[in-house]
Amino acid sequence: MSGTNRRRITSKELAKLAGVSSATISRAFSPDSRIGSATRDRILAVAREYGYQPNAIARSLNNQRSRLVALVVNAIGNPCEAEEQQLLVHRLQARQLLPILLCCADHSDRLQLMRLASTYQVDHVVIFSDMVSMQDAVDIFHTTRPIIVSFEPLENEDVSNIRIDGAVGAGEIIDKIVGDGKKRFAYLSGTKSSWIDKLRRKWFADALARHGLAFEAEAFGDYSYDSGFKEAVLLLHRSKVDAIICGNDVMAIGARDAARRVLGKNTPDDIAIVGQDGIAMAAWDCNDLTTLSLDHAAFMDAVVEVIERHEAGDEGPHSITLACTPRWGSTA
Amino acid sequence: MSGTNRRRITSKELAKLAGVSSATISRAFSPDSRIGSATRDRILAVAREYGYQPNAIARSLNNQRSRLVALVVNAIGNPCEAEEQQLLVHRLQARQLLPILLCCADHSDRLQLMRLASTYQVDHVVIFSDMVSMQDAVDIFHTTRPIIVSFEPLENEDVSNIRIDGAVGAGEIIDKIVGDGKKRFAYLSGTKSSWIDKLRRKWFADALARHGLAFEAEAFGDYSYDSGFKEAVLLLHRSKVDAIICGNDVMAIGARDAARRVLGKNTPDDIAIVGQDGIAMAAWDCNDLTTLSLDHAAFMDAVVEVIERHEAGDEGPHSITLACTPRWGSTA
DNA sequence: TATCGTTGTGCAAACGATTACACAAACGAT
DNA sequence: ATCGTTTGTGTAATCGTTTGCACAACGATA
Repeated sequence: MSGTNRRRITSKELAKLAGVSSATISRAFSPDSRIGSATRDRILAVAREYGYQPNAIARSLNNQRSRLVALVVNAIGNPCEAEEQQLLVHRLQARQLLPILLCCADHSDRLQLMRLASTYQVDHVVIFSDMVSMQDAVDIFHTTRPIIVSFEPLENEDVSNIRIDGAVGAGEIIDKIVGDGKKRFAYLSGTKSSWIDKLRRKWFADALARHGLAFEAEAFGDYSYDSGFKEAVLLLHRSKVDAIICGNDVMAIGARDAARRVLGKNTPDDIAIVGQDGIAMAAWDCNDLTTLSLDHAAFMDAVVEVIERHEAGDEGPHSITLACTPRWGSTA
Repeated sequence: MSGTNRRRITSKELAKLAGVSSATISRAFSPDSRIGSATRDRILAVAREYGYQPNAIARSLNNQRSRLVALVVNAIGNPCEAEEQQLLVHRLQARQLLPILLCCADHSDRLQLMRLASTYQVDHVVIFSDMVSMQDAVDIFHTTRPIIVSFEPLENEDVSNIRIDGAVGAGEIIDKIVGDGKKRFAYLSGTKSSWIDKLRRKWFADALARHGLAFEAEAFGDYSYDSGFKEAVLLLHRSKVDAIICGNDVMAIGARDAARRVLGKNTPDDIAIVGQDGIAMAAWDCNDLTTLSLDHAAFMDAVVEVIERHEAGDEGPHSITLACTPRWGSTA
């Protein structure tokens, strides 16, 4: 309480103040350990008085459990990821687990970053980023069993993972757009190299194939509004597509703006535009995006469920798949 | 490399393998310590072979420095914060500092959360959230000297902080809007209780006063699009304002949508709408918001500069103030 | 050759908790 | 009065590093 002293008091010092041994101090802070309730109350009172809290670093060293979780993400600045991550952080906090954030975007050295985090003996690793390879993650966190979110399935590796399946939802969306008379489709990828992006594209490509259609044009962005805008302009200048499926919602908004502003084409009559993710912004009145949407809360519930199984000692690997469903807006 | 063994190798074991003592292992990983370069090379080679990395938890315990930074934020799901936070995370990572994320939004117990983080002996604390009181932060992190971002100035506390000053910029914006003939202003707050929100309101109120005007109506939201939309509807139904200053950009977009969709009023002719923050989304073609904007990169540079001074032993308190400048869009 | 830095290494004590083990006190049952 | 069990506490080892101190080996100097 007397908050001005610079150094934190240790259990040994508190022990002296309370007239007990440091072992007893420790026991006072462990819910189920043999200790007299009078002693415990006295210790907790003295601890409060001197602002004592057990040092989590020392405890982690002894326990071999840090209660830290590494969150490997592309970026938190992009709402398409941040909304999910926020939900996960809340769930972790509720379980007294603290997230360490690793942002892989830009030109940071992803491998070095993961190696650094791994030296902190994190109890769990959740990989959102599609910019790190699963093999790298497994190698670097070889004592931790990472949980991979929506990642390439490799048969020979036993890694827990949460996958998404939008085949059905993508089919419904394509049916609707084709039914509205659109015939010439383009796919605007979020990134050139990621497996998840290829998977998402395949859902739509398969659905098109059922109508005897295929993507007539392709472009690659970087999940950002600006890239969605720019690539859509180029795309619409070089080919006469009347529907664009985008890698995420933010790019879809960029593409919609580009079509409207630069080409003078409006959704859904002149051109259909579809996003993916179903972030809150997609439902804003100014966007009202048609998008292949994910139940983010259920998604993060699944992550937490796997974490809890790992904590219980059942390291799986566990695999959970969630379906994506269309959100119908006015852009397609 | 042989990534399948579950336990991490320790310096003592590596010492045996390399035929040296564990002290020498440690020295091999400390850039400037007395060690033969032949020995170091050999150790590093063996370390690579067995996948050894020094345990950061043990090191932190010994060093009394964890290289962890607590980031106390409201939410990362809201782009108005996430963009800044992303920039800070990159800057920290570049310095081998790892951020622990604490999200205060919703109903998490903020104090308990901060206490938990403080037990990890974080080297620095950066408080973005306006939902925690400065006094609480100082009490809980009494060994760490938190850095407060845009917070209430208390004379008797020595806390480093970064402030923003938008008095001039707000003046320019008000001048323009009044010049366009608007006379009846409302302020749509981001939150009822935060000091920073009151400060921002004051910049605009003072500017209005110079024109002999004052806010005719007030409303309070929660920094979200939905609250911006809902409060704007109520506001516009109960009073005839022709300009709304909003607590952040997301709320401004909500208010703009509400005016357009529910009331049929368009910006900037029927109503002027102004945001605050200057997030990327404000410049999107579909928004093109007039907003009192902050240079986020400079802002986070300032945070890092204070952190570096603290690391150098100069605990200040340091205080840096940055000016906000208007971004002119088509909404006002 | 004796002396003096310099360099490289090992020993052992921290850092601040947790916990197996030992033991004394208290208690109930015979 | 005796024994066995339970309860509460202290002692000391442990977790995996870092680092002050001691010391041996070495080359350079006089």
